[in-house]
Amino acid sequence: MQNDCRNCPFKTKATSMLSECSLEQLTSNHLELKLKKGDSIIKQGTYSTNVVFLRTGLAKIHIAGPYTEQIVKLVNAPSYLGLPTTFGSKINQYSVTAVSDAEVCFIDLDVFQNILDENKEFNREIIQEFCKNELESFHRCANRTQKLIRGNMADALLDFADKIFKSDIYTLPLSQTEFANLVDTSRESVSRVLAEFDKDGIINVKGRQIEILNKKSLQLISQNG
Amino acid sequence: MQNDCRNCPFKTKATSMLSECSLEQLTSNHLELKLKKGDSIIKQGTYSTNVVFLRTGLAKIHIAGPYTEQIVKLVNAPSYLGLPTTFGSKINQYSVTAVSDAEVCFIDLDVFQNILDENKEFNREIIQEFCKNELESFHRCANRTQKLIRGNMADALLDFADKIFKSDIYTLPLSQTEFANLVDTSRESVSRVLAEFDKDGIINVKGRQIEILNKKSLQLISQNG
DNA sequence: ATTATTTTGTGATATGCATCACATTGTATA
DNA sequence: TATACAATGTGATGCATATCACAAAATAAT
Repeated sequence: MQNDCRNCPFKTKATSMLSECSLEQLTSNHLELKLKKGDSIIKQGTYSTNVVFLRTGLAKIHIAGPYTEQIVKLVNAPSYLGLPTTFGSKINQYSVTAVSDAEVCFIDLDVFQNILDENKEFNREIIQEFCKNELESFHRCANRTQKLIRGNMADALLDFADKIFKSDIYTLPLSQTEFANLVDTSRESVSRVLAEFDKDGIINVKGRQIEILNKKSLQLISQNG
Repeated sequence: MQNDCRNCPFKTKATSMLSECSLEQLTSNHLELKLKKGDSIIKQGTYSTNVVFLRTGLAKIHIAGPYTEQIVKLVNAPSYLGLPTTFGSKINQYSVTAVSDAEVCFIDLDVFQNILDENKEFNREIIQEFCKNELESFHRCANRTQKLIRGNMADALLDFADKIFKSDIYTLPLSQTEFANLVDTSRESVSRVLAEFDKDGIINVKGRQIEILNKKSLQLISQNG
């Protein structure tokens, strides 16, 4: 399935800056796939020379920790996946899995590198992206360790609303076990805190449906641990 | 103090790939400074349009957490500092402080951007660096949260030996309070675990002097939490 | 040298949260 | 529709480690 990248409605800011020539190159050198929730996109430990463009959907980046698999972060479309692992080594250093149904494009690393070389603006945008990610990881580092569970959960709930779903009503794309893993807690604590927030009227929980009722409170909890 | 970058003995792999032209540009557009231990290099919250090249010495990246200042990571020369914060926003999003005496070069962002644009190899190396950092942050994320204090301390001690000082005997460049902050613990725990490792003959502690006596043990502790 | 200040050592106590154990509900599968 | 399996709710218990409270060194300042 070789759609024309020039007409792709899911271009990132970076991609929209590509030259006609590079877009053509991209068009003829990418493999487009439709994935279902739970499908693996990148698998830690396997060989790969592809960068992945997440056209639509939501994915989780996870990595084998000393004991258990740890979810590092969620990424939503449109976004490039696997740059760190593909540029760094040919063996994938982490896994990426679709958390919702998703569409992805596999792009050969050499093609991607070439496009990076030939498009200054694109290159700049990608570097910007790296910078943003590094900053984010710094903040996560400081927050995760200093805050108590309630604070981190509040954070995560706000992130879902503001960054992922852009709505205060959404369906959690993760089981409580996964959620716990993402915010560095136990499954039981997630259940308890969710119930607590619900009881306090801060959110409304119906199964995996979350509605944020009192954002101010949530932000306060996020700030004060 | 405008040394000629062409003859700089502290070039990174990336910098050694610059064109004559770019090296000249760098030479005439950088400010070189000698810093003492404790001196601030980048200050969170202040305005800045400079990238910093750490020529010699050791620096800590730290960031204001919800409660206390958190050390995110240590960086040793030669290395570029402040890319994420300078590219991302004009206001610094974190601080960098010299942990030992150090030499740094301040490079104007526009000059740096221009050099990135004009030197493919340099650009690639910088991107590689970003990738490495992101991977590292993923691993840190998984390790820090899953391991117990002994494991994280073992990790840190090994890192000092292998990555920073390249020797199994070294002087801790941080107070126990700072060390604690780096490995997400309390000062008291650092003191206790250090004493414990010493008692078990794994390391030898004399003030801030550390000698690793049994690396195998340390690695085992690092692995098994 | 003497005082002041920071850094470190070490016990006792408090606490947040993981873990365990099991009930309950929800959701696939036959 | 019944059955199996996964996901969730919830109390009781234990544990790692933070916090508190000082004492003792070590460093810096006078």
